[in-house]
Amino acid sequence: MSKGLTSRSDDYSQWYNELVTKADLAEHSAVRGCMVIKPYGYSIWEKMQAALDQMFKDTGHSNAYFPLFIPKSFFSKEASHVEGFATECAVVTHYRLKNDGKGSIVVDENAKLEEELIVRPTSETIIWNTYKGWIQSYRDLPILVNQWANVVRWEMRTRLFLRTAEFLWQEGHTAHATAQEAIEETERMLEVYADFAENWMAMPVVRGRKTASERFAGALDTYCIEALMQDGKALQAGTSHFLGQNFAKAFDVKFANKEGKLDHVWATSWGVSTRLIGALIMAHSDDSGLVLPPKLAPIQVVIIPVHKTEAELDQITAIAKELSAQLKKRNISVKYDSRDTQRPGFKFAEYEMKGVPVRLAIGARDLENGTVEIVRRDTKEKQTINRDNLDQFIEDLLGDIQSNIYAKALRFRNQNTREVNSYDEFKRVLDEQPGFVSAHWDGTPETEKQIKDETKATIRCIPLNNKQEEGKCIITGKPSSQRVLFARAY
RNA sequence: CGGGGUGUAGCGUAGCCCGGUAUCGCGCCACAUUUGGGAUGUGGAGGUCGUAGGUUCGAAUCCUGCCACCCCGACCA
Repeated sequence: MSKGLTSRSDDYSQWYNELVTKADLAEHSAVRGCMVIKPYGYSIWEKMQAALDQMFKDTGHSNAYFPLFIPKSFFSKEASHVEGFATECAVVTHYRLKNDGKGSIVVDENAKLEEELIVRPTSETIIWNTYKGWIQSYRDLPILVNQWANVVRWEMRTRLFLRTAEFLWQEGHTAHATAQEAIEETERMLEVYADFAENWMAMPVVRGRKTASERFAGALDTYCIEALMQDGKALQAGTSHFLGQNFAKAFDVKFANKEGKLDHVWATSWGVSTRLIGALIMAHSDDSGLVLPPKLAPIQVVIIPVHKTEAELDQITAIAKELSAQLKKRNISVKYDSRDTQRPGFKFAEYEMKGVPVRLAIGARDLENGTVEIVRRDTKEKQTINRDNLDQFIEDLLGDIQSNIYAKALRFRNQNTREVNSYDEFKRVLDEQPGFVSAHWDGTPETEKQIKDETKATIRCIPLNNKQEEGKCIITGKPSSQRVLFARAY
């Protein structure tokens, strides 16, 4: 691992890129826009998956798996859906290679597929094609299914975790007998995402709805959680869609209700992706490296011995083992790093880079005094404390770090959310004090587009439970009943 | 996909304009001394110069195609 990290103030995006590789989370692969998620990065994803998966199950969902490939014709069945994804699909046209006789492998033109297969950019179509066979009666509803999968979107410009051509995600796809029930599901899953973002990732989010032009292709309504990154840009962290009967109509999925009448099924879909790891990085990390919330940290506590003699190391190891056992009983993950190939200072820097929340150092002094040196990653505050009841102390400290980084992120967001009342002020705030900008808007796509074209700011969402107040659109001066949240976004 | 830039050892780089088989630092290996914030010394290993062609007696260097990454733009549930 090389020294140092570009500071956030010098070059935020370089800081991000360096951090991802230096913290050993991921690296570029040989394939354009596709990344290798390294073991340390993947273990964060596994932690996220475990927590989310439990939340999905607690809300009644089951996991299933659908194919990677989707017949091309499926995409043309829902008009706005194809429009949204057509320009970024990977297409399989052949099923065989052959030797060209000159030492190269070429596509066998004789092995052309009758119908091309699309590598899924999202699975609504293949799933609704399948649901048609599962649903006849209201007794078959609701269907509450989630899938953990990879998807491919041929993005023109990619960034590790934030936007990659292939990414990992989960996509929930539910089917309901009534619009009301589907809307409730959409809102329930948005709340699951918000809960996860805030209580696991320690990242405050705004719950809201997208404007018509920002909606998912094929949705009647798109709900989202929006987070604010440290550079003042917004990041869409999760979406939950009310799909109405669009996909049921496109795939002819009808059910008989209690009165024996046929109706199309109501649908939702919702997803979060490995982009959350990008969000996690940008929400909390500093110029020394990653800062992880304890609940998602693969290693919560690292113990580093500082010794001069083998005898000292033996004593420290005995203490570390006992302490590790105590912590493991409390479900705290511990790593004892007794490598003698690296010196303590190197290890301190390394675990800071990797965001381990709590670091203990035990040395000769501590052997003599019955103490340890304990350092918390979020504030880097260092103290020497007695080893009595250390496991309880650490458990409390991890809880404190979790709430402290949330509070810090919340403070940052509050300080960087500004109400403005004129377009001049809007533009000035965007340039000088990036963050969320709350302003009145006349509700038209034309005004929204003008603002986007002129300032690169988009309407991130119309916050749920928004305060209703009389106001005037900052562009047209037309009346508006509520403010919406603008920002430049990832 | 358009404009600009970059690609030389695991990482960061010099050399390129003006052609003669590659510089330095970190890291790596061995040994010794070290170990409470990224150790020091001595010795050593490691390179199809992104890739495929072309020009040339000779290419990291000049020319062309391709690939990847970075920045700007367009695009982006």
